[in-house]
Amino acid sequence: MKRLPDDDCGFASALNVIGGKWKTDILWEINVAPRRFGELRRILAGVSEKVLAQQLREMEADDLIRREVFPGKVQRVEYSATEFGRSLNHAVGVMADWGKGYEIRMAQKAEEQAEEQAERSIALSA
Amino acid sequence: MKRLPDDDCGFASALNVIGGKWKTDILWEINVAPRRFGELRRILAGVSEKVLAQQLREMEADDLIRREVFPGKVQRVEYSATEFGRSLNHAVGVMADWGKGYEIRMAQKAEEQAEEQAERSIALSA
DNA sequence: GTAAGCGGTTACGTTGAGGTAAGGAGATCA
DNA sequence: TGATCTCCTTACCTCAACGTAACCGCTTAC
Repeated sequence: MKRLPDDDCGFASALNVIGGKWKTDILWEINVAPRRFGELRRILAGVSEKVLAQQLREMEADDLIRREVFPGKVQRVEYSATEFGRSLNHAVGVMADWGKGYEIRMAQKAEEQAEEQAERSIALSA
Repeated sequence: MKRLPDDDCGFASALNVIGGKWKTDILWEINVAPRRFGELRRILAGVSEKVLAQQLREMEADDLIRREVFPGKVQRVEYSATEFGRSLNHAVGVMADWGKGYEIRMAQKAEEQAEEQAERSIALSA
């Protein structure tokens, strides 16, 4: 996601924070429960270690998530959502609901076009 | 904005629709009042004709805006927001509000860090 | 006749987010 | 001693969004 120049409306800022390809998924997963690095790798199938580490660090810098290193026999790092992160998750939810509506609308549109296509084929063959 | 694969949550779909660099601005302007192509060019200082035309066409295909050609002596094309477009504008507004909060928070954080820096300088020079 | 405004389109170059693959430090296991 | 697990880092590459600049048909104004 390109870091847009901050415009007057705040939306660009929000996109700068959450626009990364995996960030909404990361935030969602961490919001469900604190997650470890390797756990996230497994859950978010397809993300590379490089990008995961990178986006986690950016989200930490933006106060969306908290990184905690637990002392123990093996290295253990846990990421959890901050209150601020949860507040963003809510705003993302509103957009996601709209996205759902869009998907349904576009599916209907595609269906209608398929029907029209079918009708044209019948008219043509008659 | 890269067209992301549609995930389960709908957010990616929403981003695919509104993620273009100028689309929120376009939607906002058109929501205020119907606008002509040249008008948008002037209002959105910095957008190129190519990208403006491209994003307008994508937004039209997504039913966010309506393109109307008015017959007359000079060519006249008007873009206006659809009801669906207005509904997206609302969801964008929620994200924008969050973005505003983020900006304020980060400004405060930067201020605090500047203060700490100043204190360190004083301690060092003493 | 030519300049200028409208609403574009086209070819080409740039840039940066994300992907790939490899390495690496510290600890445990066999 | 080497293999394996964890949590990363680094160098390099790819690809699509965006920018630049030129051109287009149409019309009116000078």
